[in-house]
Amino acid sequence: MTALVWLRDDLRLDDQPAVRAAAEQPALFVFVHDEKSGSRPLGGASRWWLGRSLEAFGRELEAAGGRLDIVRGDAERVIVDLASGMDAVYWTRRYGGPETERDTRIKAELSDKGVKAKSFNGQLLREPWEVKTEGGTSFKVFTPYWRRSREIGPFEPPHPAPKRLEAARWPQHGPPRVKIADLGLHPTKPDWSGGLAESWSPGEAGARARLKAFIDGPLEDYPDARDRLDGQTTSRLSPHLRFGEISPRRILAAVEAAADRSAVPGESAEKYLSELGWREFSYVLLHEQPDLATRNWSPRFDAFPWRRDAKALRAWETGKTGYPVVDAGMRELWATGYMHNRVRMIAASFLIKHLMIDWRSGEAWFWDTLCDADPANNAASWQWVAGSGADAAPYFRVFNPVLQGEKFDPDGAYVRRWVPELAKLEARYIHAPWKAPRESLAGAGVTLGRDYPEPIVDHEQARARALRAFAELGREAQRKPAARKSAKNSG
DNA sequence: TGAAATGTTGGGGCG
DNA sequence: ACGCCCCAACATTTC
Repeated sequence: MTALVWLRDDLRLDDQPAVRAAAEQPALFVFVHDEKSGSRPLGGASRWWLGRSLEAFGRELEAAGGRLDIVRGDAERVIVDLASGMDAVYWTRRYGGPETERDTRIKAELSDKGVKAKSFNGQLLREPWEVKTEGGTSFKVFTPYWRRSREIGPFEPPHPAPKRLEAARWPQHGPPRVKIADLGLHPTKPDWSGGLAESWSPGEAGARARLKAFIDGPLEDYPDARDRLDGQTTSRLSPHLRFGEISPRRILAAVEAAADRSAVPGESAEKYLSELGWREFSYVLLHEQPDLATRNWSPRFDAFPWRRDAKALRAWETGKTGYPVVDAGMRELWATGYMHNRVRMIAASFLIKHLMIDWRSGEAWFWDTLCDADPANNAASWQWVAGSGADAAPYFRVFNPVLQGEKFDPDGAYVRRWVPELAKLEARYIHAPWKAPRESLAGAGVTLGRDYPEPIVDHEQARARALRAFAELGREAQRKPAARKSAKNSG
């Protein structure tokens, strides 16, 4: 009896149903690096993380008696060929468009060959299709979705890692195996990963440590502290979740346990768990619309007059917009592969509303630079900010980067850290250096336009322009309701 | 998981 | 002592 565990975004042993199914029997644990599968190619930061995560997972597997085998090539062929003569293939489900189609196809091929193929939910608290409205449709609004998901019964509890695994011999007919280093996941010329390595410990052990540190520390004051831009007030579990190094069930169980023993207030636990809820909701949207990262959820946005402005896009990407809190966020992203959630909203709003650049440009940049770039979360969140999404932010919600900075980074610590050229500026001017008197700038050693950019757009004018354009979109939609409806139904 | 404009209220300075 | 005005603080509405 031999089993094949096909690993993808589930690089852990704890609460890992596919691994668990293969325990107590000889099994192969295989990761297939397939760059031509039709799936969206991983971004640079994600590739770095994946390499590190595979290394960590290989060690964990070996310590448990297993062995991680890595193959490069067409995953469909590799898995189907490898499965010949095996009893079963196990994997954790994925939810994107190409991913779902491929997994379905492979399952059919395997069953034609008489190999049992079984997939599991290891990535979500509930499958996207499990949570439905009274009318049997999927939820389009977060709050009722999350309420229902919690009401329909307790979530599946996490299962501990199997005590002992057994590595099967690599079959004679098997494809050649490669080393992780040969996958080319680590950046070279230049190697820009230093800041990422300083910030993160990819792998299951790192994820568990992060969870514990969060529950023992910031969780208690999470509802208030989570919006603070400086310091470690959020869980930072997102990249670990993205690569399946920890399961949402494990996180939920640990957070609820902390609340049950009164280590943290129930409100704090609820607030944090609702963030897991947003992740779940994003997967519902991805399930409803597999091309969520490229197509507007609301078709009326297809007519939106996005500006093409390569120079402005570049200024945004490189953190040179002249708005300190935006630039700090973009530089944090570049340096560490991460950005504080609130700054993501501010920076995304700035690209979409102030610069009026298509949200897809921003989504693509985040996809390339975020370690936690997630097919559901990233797309759904960008559409949320743009207003093109389900349960989206209203079009007139335009973040004022100065006010947001003053509110959530009152002493400017976050800006000082990531925009060091402004480090010496007094707190009262640090979020709007163009308003600082000449002497203050001179005292801080800053000449605007030389050491730090002038704002690339004027806030008042940009806001007014965005409101006009977005309001016009609403009027267009009212003028032609029939066209909108038919477009939706045919999509 | 806004911001800005507009409206309301109430305390205190002042004639 | 009274009424008037100013304006901060808060509330509402509008984008």
